[in-house]
Amino acid sequence: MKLNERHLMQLAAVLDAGGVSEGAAMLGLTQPAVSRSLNMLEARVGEPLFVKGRRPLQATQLGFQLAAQGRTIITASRKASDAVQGFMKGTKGVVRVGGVPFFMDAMISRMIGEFQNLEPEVTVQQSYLNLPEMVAALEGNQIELGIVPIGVLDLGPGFEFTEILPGRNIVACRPGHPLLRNRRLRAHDLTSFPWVAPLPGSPLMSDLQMILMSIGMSDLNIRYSGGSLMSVINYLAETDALAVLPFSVVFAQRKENRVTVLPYEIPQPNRSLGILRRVGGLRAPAAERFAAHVTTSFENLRHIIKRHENAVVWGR
Amino acid sequence: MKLNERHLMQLAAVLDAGGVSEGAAMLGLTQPAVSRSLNMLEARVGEPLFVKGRRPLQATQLGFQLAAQGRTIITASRKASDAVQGFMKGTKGVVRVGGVPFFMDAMISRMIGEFQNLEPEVTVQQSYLNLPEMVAALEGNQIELGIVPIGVLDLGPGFEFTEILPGRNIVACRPGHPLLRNRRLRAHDLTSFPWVAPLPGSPLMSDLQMILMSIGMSDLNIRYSGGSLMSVINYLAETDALAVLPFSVVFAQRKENRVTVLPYEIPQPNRSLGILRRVGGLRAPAAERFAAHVTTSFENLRHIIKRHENAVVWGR
DNA sequence: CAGCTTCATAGCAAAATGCTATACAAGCGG
DNA sequence: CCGCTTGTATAGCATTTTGCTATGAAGCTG
Repeated sequence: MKLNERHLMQLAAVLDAGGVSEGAAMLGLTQPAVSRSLNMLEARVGEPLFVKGRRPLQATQLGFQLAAQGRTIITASRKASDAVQGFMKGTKGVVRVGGVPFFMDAMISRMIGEFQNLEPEVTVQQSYLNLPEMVAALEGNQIELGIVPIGVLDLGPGFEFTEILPGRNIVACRPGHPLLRNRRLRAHDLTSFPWVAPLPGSPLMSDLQMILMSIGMSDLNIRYSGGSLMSVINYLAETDALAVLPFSVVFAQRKENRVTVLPYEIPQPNRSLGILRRVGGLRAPAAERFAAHVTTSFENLRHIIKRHENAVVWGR
Repeated sequence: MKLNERHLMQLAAVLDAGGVSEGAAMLGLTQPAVSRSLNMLEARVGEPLFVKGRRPLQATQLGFQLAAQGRTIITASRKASDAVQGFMKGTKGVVRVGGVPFFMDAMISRMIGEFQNLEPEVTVQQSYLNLPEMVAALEGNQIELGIVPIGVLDLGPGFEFTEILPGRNIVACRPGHPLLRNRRLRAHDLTSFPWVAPLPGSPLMSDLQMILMSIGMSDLNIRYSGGSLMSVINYLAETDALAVLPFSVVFAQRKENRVTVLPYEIPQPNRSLGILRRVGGLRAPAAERFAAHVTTSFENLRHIIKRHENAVVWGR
């Protein structure tokens, strides 16, 4: 007994509107069209849906039950339309963002919160990815956006990279670290403390190698590795260990005053943090909106950093 | 942006089945039909619903969202079909029963419970009505069944009355009542105790008038009136008051041992308790089932009463 | 009971839906 | 890397459904 969904909707409209004519008007149809639909539905069901010969149009119990289903169909249909409209305006839907762990934890997660204060109906699905997986995820349409530091020539065809922050690493330590008392640091000062190694596969890992070479030491004393940003900061705060971190990540934590910048010049990577996405990919207005939000947020952040550096002697 | 509900359902089926051909099969359609539907939906939406050129058919985020709505439409449609089937078999739906208060409280409410142990998907809406309102309610299709005591010629055309129990009233009192010690009761014994009057408008009220006349007294000492069955029984149990009650109602309470029958012959009304319904009315299989259940329950009750009367000296 | 409102029916045009046959494209194995 | 398999899109056609306007029929109301 397969019923016509359109008929169920019309039945619901008629019962809700209190009459065939009104129900038809509610649906933007004419009264005869709806009248016939009701007849066809009744014929298919084989039971009366209305009490005959009653002017204030009275439905039977079965009529009410079918109308209830019709109502849910109507609302489902409306929700579908809303989803489309919301998608096109970028005010509804799902945005899947992949990103390198430290930046996601330090900055992007906050920005997701800010963004959703503006667009509460956009869902964000975050995942932790480094560059190779991110490219694969973008190509496989698993994510719309990637937050990743990337070298100038690393991006292949079909990808678009929007720079949001120049790459700049620093050596981080706890605020009361002994080395902060030194007037002028030398390379061997750094090697005399334990180091935190970033997550394997992360860009910071290769940066650490580079620093190693610039210091001229073949290996550092690495006693902790693999932690997320919160783990690393907690660890740094408790020990005299050092870590290579993006400056912006440390900056974002300045209010907590648990880590600071050790004034020692290290070689900078030729990379920029940015948003990676496919150019030929599907339109995803909500993702574009989110990307725009992230971009302007970082724009503001750059100004704040500049003001901060002009105002206080920080990390130098 | 009005979307075609049928298309949404087909989208859902395709995503659930994992392919156009499988989805089409699931809906009992051919692959080209569904393929075209998807194209039409996509054209209407104006956004891709599938990632092009992927063999394990991958939907876009928007595609998933629309499919979700399609799924709810499918389930609503299925529920509607189930409602029809259940209605025809009498295993689903709503049965609205009106009845005189004391019988509903004493007997029918229990039977509703028994019935729903067999048919858990049938909802019963009970209402308290006396004969005039009941006829109106049946005519206005507010109820399917009426439980009412009725005289032989009271029913008009278009109504069907199924007798379930002959009317038989008794005088009820508490088990320890002083009158129960009397070997042979006389009319003036009865008038020396206070009486409970039934709900105004109920058949029992006219029965009480009849008894009044037979006793030859113009008025009884009525000190309590208007209570439901539970109120009346509670009142009788606490006092030496007397009340006119249907025998079956008192019998149904025999286990509680709070009221009993005073062995005094009173004039019997020319009425029977039965089920009243319209003959020309709509088919309502669930109501028919319920009526059948009530009928057989009373059938059993009659036998129980007979056995009881043969076994014990009860109220005489 | 006359008039008003509302629903049902008739007839027709247009759109949608379904089918079969066939072309096309993405994976996959040799 | 080429052909094969599998699954999807397109074409063409018949049928059904849907919508409309015009008009008849039936309840309610004063």
